[in-house]
Amino acid sequence: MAGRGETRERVLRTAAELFQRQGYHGTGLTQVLAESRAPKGSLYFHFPDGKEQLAAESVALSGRELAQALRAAAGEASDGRAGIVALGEYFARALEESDFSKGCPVATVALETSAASEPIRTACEGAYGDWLDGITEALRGWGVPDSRDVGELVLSSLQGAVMLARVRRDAGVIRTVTARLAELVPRA
Amino acid sequence: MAGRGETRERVLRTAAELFQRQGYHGTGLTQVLAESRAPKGSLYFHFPDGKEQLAAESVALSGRELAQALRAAAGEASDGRAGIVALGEYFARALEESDFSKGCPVATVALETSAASEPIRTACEGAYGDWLDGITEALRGWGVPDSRDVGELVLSSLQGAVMLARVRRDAGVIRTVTARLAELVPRA
DNA sequence: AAGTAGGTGGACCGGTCGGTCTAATCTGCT
DNA sequence: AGCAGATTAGACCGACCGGTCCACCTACTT
Repeated sequence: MAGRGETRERVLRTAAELFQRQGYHGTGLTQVLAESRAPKGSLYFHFPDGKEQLAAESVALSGRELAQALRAAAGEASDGRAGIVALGEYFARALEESDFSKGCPVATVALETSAASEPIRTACEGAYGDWLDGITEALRGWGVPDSRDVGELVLSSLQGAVMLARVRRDAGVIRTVTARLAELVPRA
Repeated sequence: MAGRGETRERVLRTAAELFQRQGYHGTGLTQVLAESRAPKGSLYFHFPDGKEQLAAESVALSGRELAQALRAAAGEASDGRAGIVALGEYFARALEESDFSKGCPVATVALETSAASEPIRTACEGAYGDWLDGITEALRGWGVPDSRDVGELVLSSLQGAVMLARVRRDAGVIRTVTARLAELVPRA
């Protein structure tokens, strides 16, 4: 038998990646199970509420991990301008390296389900809240006034640009947008 | 028999609305047919390539109509600041009036399918292209330099903000974001 | 060694999916 | 009137959907 909770973790990570690439309704449980080499019984043992719970936890997991990556990217930057560009570069690279299939790990599921499933909607809202907190914090550190409002602008622009980039199969928008955004922030 | 092409039109409009609310995979043909009171035979007569064609045409239709609405909203504005705010207000109201179920008519389908269906992806890209052209044109009219790049920023921010608003069930972000965006534009 | 949770393997279920097909029906033309 | 093409009507198809169920195996307890 595999280690404690090992199967649960494997299923969850597989699900998170598939949801990110194909969305909620586009991802079948059969596919999740096949790719994580787990039987159906295990799924419903670890996630009694089925697909909905799996999606909510996937979104929460992706949200936590991305928030961490964002904080790291922002932390390394010498000033605000470099920081914002680094944020964009993170998404741009992820997109390019995955042949434009790995965009925002939350957006697709969020749009599909936020009107239909309250648990998933709440998980998505939480993820975005974490990111906004991280960005706001970084902006404040860089001396940006009204950092919360500017944070909303940065988060929105980034989300929109990542979506546009996926549709166009060209990450150029992300770089254009972050370059413009960077001008809102004082130099070091 | 109904007028020429009347059934086709009815099916297409119903599909466009359902795709906007529920996404591609979340919308069944059965539902489209039931709500547009059309039999399956008609669907495959008017749309021989099935669901994929229906989605591509729905996106194109929504794109055309929204581009028109955007141009109208921008045209009425006295200056750039008012224009950008009006753009945001258009989406904010649509969201609020539909209990946050009618967001961007393209985004959900775009994210779900752009990696899997080239015809749909192309249709989405076209819709976004039209909007960008409209916004860029308006910005140029308002005397904004580098209007194309700023247009990309405006489009991205708006898209991201509309998505966030749906998830939060609160259109506040849209207004916050457009207020910030408006500052990028010279006063009348 | 026997008992018992914790976890796995997978057959099975009703329902719905997108799609096909053929018969019936309408409309305009001659 | 009667033909021809356009359109509708919906039964039907195999595949797959998410979900349930239970027999089974394994590791730890006593």
